[in-house]
Amino acid sequence: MAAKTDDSGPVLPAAIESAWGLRERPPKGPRPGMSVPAIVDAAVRVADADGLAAVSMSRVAKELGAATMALYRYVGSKDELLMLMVDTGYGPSPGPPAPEDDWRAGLTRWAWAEHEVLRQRSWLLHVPISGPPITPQQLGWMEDGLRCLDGTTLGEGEKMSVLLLITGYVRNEATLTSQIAEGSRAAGVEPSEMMPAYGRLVARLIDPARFPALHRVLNAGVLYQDDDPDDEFVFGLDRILDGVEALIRRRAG
Amino acid sequence: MAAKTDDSGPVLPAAIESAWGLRERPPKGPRPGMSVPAIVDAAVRVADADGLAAVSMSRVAKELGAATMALYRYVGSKDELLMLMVDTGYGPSPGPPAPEDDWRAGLTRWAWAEHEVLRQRSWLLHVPISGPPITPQQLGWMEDGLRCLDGTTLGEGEKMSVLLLITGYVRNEATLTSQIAEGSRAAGVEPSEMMPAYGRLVARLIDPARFPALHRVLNAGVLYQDDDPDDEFVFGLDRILDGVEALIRRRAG
DNA sequence: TAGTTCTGCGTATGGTCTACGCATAACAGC
DNA sequence: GCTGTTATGCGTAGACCATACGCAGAACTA
Repeated sequence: MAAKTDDSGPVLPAAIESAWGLRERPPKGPRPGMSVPAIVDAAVRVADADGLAAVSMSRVAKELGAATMALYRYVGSKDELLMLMVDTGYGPSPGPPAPEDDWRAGLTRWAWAEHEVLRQRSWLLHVPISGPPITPQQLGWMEDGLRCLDGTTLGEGEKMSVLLLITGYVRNEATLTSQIAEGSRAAGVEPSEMMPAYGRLVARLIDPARFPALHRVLNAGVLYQDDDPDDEFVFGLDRILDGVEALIRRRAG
Repeated sequence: MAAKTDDSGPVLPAAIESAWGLRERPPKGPRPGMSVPAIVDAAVRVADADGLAAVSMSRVAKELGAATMALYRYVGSKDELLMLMVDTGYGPSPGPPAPEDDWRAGLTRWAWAEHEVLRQRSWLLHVPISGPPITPQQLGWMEDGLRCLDGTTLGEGEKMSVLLLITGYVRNEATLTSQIAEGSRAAGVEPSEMMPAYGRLVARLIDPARFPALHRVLNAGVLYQDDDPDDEFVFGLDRILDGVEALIRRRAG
């Protein structure tokens, strides 16, 4: 119906376009000595080893034996590099759900896959995400999530909302867990001692008259025990999936 | 039972201790020309006006007509200042739930209160939170949330998990919303045009054979319409609360 | 009045990202 | 083969940033 208006969209950063396989190299000029994937891999290596804070342009360049400014021939800015790091950091999506899985089993597997990635690469949580997903792998994750809901009665918009809900939960849970780990490393405390220490600290600070409910939680010893983070994770995930199940039943019934 | 081991906890930053009203000023030396609250207020003012990225020690000092290094007599580091900014940025908690509210109404109000704060001060989302809450106001929010669940059959640990679940959801939703707003400002696009532009972009990038489910979502026009962010918010919140309700019924029955 | 202790803050160090420009390498066309 | 064009590699330099350190002087105690 409409005329071609394909250039109307927001301008995609150059490196992202080449991640989608668009944009070929012009035949002139000296052959490039590096490649965008090599740079991104090096940056991911640095982040894996020393955290996201260690990822500076000069550090990445050193990793490659190149000069700092050489990188700017390949990526437009550090933010662009970060975007690409997220793409390869997540890696390929877990794949579509198994045929015998219902939506709940599929989404559970989907959530665990992201959980696992974030457990292993907690620096992904520190990357300031600056917009909706546009890189190939990220949309791949989305696709796989959507397929889990294929057989359900939900509307397309509702499917999207459910995925947003779950991925947000996974990220949030991973953030809390990694904060405890990082905090314990910074304070030189055993990770298993972190929550108990926090409980004692809060107990020292609060006035039971002003914070009765919190005081009750402390008395129950909730904060003192170092419970399995995985239990915490499945608790929240099951709550959310229960909520989704209620919606699906309502739509179906 | 146990002997006094109150010094065993992790060392609290000096400025946080004085936020709790501990630690009094030594009587010697010249009278301080500033105060921690004044510094934090100035920093919050800068963040409100120009975003968190604009908050540098020199900028805050300029705001106060003071020298940069003068601030370090009051806060130990920039991270400490950020921690205090979060405390006053959130402001006082919404207060305990009204007596006539059931848990669901109470938590809904609680979630909306945080939602509102984050809508108004989106820079709070950019502060790298570095541990569990320890400032007075933050524990105040926690207290109010816990009180909403007072009459329920949930265990103390479960109450805590539910609050974590909700606050995580609120933060996540606010993050997405503010990203759209910031992205549209950066790209010079009308905020209402942001999602449609994103939809067109994704449509241009993906191969329908490789991304069938995503393609179906696009065809349904889900991404093109600029729907009310509040609708999206209540959708997810209702899903979560449905899940909590299912748990409460199970515990009760 | 002397001593102590704390404040304000100037200076300096080492880190960040990146704009700009130059020398050079590789190709296209004649 | 020569020349013009275009891309690359990268050195220099600028504009920021947090903050360690040390000194002058103010305000209190004795």
